[in-house]
Amino acid sequence: MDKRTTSLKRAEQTAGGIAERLLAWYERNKRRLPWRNTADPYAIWLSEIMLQQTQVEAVIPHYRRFLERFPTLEDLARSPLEEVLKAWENMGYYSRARNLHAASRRIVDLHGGRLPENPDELKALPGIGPYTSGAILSMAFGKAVPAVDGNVKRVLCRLFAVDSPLSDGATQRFITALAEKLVPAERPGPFNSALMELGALLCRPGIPQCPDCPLRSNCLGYAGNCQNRLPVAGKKAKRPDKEAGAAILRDSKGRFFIVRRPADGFLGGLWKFPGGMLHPGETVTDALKSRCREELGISISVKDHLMTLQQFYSHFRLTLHVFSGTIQEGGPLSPAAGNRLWASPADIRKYPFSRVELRILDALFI
DNA sequence: AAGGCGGGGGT
DNA sequence: ACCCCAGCCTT
Repeated sequence: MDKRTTSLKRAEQTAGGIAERLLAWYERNKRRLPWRNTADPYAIWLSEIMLQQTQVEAVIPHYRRFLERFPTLEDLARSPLEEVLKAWENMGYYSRARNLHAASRRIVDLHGGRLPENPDELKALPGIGPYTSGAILSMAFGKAVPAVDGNVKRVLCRLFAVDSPLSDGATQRFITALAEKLVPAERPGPFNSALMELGALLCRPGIPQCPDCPLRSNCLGYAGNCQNRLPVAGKKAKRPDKEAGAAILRDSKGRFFIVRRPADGFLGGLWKFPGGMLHPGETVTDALKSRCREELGISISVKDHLMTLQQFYSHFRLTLHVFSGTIQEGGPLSPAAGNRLWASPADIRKYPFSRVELRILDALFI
């Protein structure tokens, strides 16, 4: 019998005891989090989308504000995307907001305004993958299915001494199979939360706090003293440096010329100041004039250097040179007026921006 | 299977 | 500097 089959059998045999001790630990040690006080599937869904690749502490204030602004799924579905993006401002991964909004409309149109309770229909909704589907099914609907996130992967790699690379698809499938063996028929939602909570509080990356762990007696990683080296990570991608320019163009009334980014690209749907990436060998001034002409059909003159900002993204590092300037010719509002406008200082913060544009506004005291 | 997709915190 | 974070989607 191969190693993984043995582990699956072991998981099946120890599942009952693991669930019992883990749930007992959870009830004594769990954090009070706002989404743990609700049974509303919409609120649970929202929390799970916000929690994707985002730390709990960062989510809490956004979650509260979002539910205040969009208390029900119907409220969300009938609101314009622009307002949803504004509520998502500074949270990153804005496709989550676009998908959440699109999914809410699909749920109203196809599912009578209620989240479907079947896995295939859930995963067919934009933004809901294997993890989020499992989380909603177990936490909102009481189904005995696993919810395997980064915490659970780490915990199970240690608990069963899985030493194959986590980046490998076969490893992920194996871990999901282990989780399926462990999830109990009773209280599957709290069990999944407990497994994640254990990963967040004790079984953390680096050096886990094994002396306090309720599952220490079951842990093959602890038994083999290899828990600190698990899970085995995959390869890391390096982040290139990129350089860009942004032009602050104001009219005689002091209004700012702003442009909406394409809906499906980087920071899609958010507004920005005109400009763009520098081509190799290009000066900032040349780049600003060229990008404005290419993308907007306007001719600008570039004046003063205002600031240079660095912004870190997941896959590159940006240096952004910000200059003032003026529009020389070309009616900026004539074509494609829906994606460009003059915004007064009083109104400009009503539009959704990404972090780097908000930093510019802060620096200009707008 | 790999890379795009934000922003922030911890060490 | 590098790691990670209640992942998903596209290619």
